[in-house]
Amino acid sequence: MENIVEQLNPAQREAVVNFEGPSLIVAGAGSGKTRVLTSRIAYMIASGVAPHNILALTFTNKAAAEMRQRIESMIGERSRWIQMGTFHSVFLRILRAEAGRIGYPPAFTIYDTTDSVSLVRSICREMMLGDNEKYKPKNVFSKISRLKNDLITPAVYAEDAEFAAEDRKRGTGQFLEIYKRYTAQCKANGAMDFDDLLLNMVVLFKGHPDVLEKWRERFRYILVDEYQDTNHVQYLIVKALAMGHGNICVVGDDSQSIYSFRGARIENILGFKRDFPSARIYKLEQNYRSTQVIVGAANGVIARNEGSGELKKECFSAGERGENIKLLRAYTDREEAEMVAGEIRTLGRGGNAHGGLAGASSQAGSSRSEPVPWSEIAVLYRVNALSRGIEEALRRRDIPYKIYRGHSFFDRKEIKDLLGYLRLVVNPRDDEAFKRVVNYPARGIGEVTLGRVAAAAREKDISLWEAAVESEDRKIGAFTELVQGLSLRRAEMSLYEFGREVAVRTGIIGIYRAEGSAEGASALENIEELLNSMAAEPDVAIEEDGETTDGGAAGGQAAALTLEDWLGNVALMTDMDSDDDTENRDRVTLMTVHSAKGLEFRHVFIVGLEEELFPLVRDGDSTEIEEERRLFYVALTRAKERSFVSMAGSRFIHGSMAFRRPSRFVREIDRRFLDGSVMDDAMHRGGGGGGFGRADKPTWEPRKVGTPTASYAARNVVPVVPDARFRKVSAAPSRPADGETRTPANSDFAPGTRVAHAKFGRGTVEQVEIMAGAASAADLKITVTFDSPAHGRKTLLSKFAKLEIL
DNA sequence: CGGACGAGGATTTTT
DNA sequence: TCCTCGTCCG
Repeated sequence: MENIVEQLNPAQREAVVNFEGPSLIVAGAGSGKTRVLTSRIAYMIASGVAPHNILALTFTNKAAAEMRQRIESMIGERSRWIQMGTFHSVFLRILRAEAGRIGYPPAFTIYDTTDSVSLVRSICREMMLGDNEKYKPKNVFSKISRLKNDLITPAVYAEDAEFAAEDRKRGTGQFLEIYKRYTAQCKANGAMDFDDLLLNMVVLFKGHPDVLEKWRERFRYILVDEYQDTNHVQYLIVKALAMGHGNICVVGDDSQSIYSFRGARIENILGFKRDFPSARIYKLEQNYRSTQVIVGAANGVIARNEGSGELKKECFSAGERGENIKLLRAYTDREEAEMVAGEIRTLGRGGNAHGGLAGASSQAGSSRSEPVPWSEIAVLYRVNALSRGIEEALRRRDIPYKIYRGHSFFDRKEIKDLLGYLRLVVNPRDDEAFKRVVNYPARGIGEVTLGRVAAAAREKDISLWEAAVESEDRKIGAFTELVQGLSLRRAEMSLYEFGREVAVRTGIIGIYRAEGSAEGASALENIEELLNSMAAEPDVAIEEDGETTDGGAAGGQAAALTLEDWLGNVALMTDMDSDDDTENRDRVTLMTVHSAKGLEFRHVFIVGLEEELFPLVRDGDSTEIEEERRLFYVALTRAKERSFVSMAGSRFIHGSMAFRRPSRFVREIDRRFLDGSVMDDAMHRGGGGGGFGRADKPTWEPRKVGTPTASYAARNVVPVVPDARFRKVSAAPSRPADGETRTPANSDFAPGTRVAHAKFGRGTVEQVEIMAGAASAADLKITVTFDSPAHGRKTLLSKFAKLEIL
């Protein structure tokens, strides 16, 4: 127990040891927040609290995994009984256990944003609102999402006359009806979207006090990370669970609240003391990460925000003074990128550190003449669009880099398609999954056929799947048989084998194998990665009781990961969770400031420090500016040794060149900490569109269309599985007699055949392929090189292009 | 199906 | 300017 606390400073120690009752830990950037959180949990357990009674909530899987690992290294195997994870994943477990109480099947599906938007789209179409731009599915859905996060259900919405008035004014009178249908459809499909995973917790607790009571008793100690990022529903759930025992510990930093756009409420952390008047507040003010310059500059900047009252803290650096922040001013965005790349080159110069050997020392405070590993350098920007210029400049100098973008691994088509089948197997009511895969791989089920199924479903008020099963259509029959066949085999094999079986038998793998392109290879690789995750160990079931089986390493481990659980995990996972394994290690990192939160680098470049870009605001709303300022604070405090800030006097924005004014944030950095000044430059004086320095001779050059971004070279791919299916098809193009094969002389097409086309004239057949998953041999893909150079080589489908054989 | 084409939009992102 | 999405067409 002593050893847990030993290494902590007094403030940290206080925050760790006093684990009874409500606590608010205000943790400045780099103040050892995770350490305190994990030590506190370890300390609790060492003091006799059962791991089983601890609930620890984070926002990202990454944070949860990191915490779990650190706790495990402190207390070992017992840590697995701690209920730890993201809000969504923990609540998912609870909702699975309680699904029946709120009218959901235990195997309910999770809709990601794409599913949700496409459901909204089909509802809009159904309501003949399809092409009305007041009802763009994306916007409608984001409104629905916002409402749910504020606990405004369709019923609540309907009661409020103001909402109706507002909608009428804006010409969105149908919104409520869409919202209603969306909610009803999700429920009918046995599906919850991301917001439902939170909202339904409130529904569950409100409607079933006994259930709430049960979980309250279970989670006698609750910890919440990044509390400043919680939204209203999350706040309510946490509060509901903590009421009574009051053992709630929230950790956060109001200065780093940067997610209001997705519903985060900084008031949650600011008002914690009001919610729990007996709360004790601990402030972690010593920064272990950065130099005095960086902490000092960041403090100065954030001080411009309206004070945060009780939570106000005074961060100080434990380290050396460090070098000043360097300001890089450029005339153009192109030049800015060059300057940044140049500085990076200088930092990382010196041959052998980057030769692929482990290389440069990474000890803090190492002599500055030593080359810095690329991985210790980051370029941060406010918007992703700024990455391009930086990328090009880095490429020109052969500096390796990697880019983080927001999109999810599970947004990839190949992944969604495979998941679609798996989802359908688990939950046949999932209409979105049905629609996604019913004709993929193509099996000739078109709009008409599908329309009939949909009509039947609507008429009898059953799911698409049920309607499909009843359908007489032969193609639909083939589809349902395929899925039923797969379902049957599910019990016979392990999850991993089953996944593979689905990938192969549906033909998805065949499609990508046949492609033979880099994209196809990467798709196969992604599929492989997905399948591999099916072999993982399951988490401890939420209802398992740690106390009864406690101690034995094998305790409660018999159960294998179920498909339902796996699908749940997968739906709640993102790209971020599965990166840095590869040899992509020693690279400069390019990312948005938002995604850099929580990370640290020795050297950080913050680019595009110009008004209307950073801060990026339309009007001058002070709450918005304050959030932007916090964002800048986050950016600055990522650096351990040195920060660089850069700006350009002119920049291409949406294709046209615009003059830029330096960001107010740069001026807010105390001059003592800044090398180079904004004020004394001609660049600043002119302002506006008028006189920008000597802008008569701009140094920018016309944009070249860059080579396609290829920061991640396609890796060599081992075929996922020898693909018998595709081979068979292509080797035996003649079709088994199924009564529908009266193709006009398909076999006449062969490489070398001379053909004529109505529009393109004459040509020679190069290649003939059967389309994967084709329902009939009529679907031939024919590549023809036309005699006329104007038309060149084209790929045609025999079904459509009326080719004449000469 | 998949390629071609035109319109419209273009923060920040997790789950 | 450039990328994404939806529609049209062979």
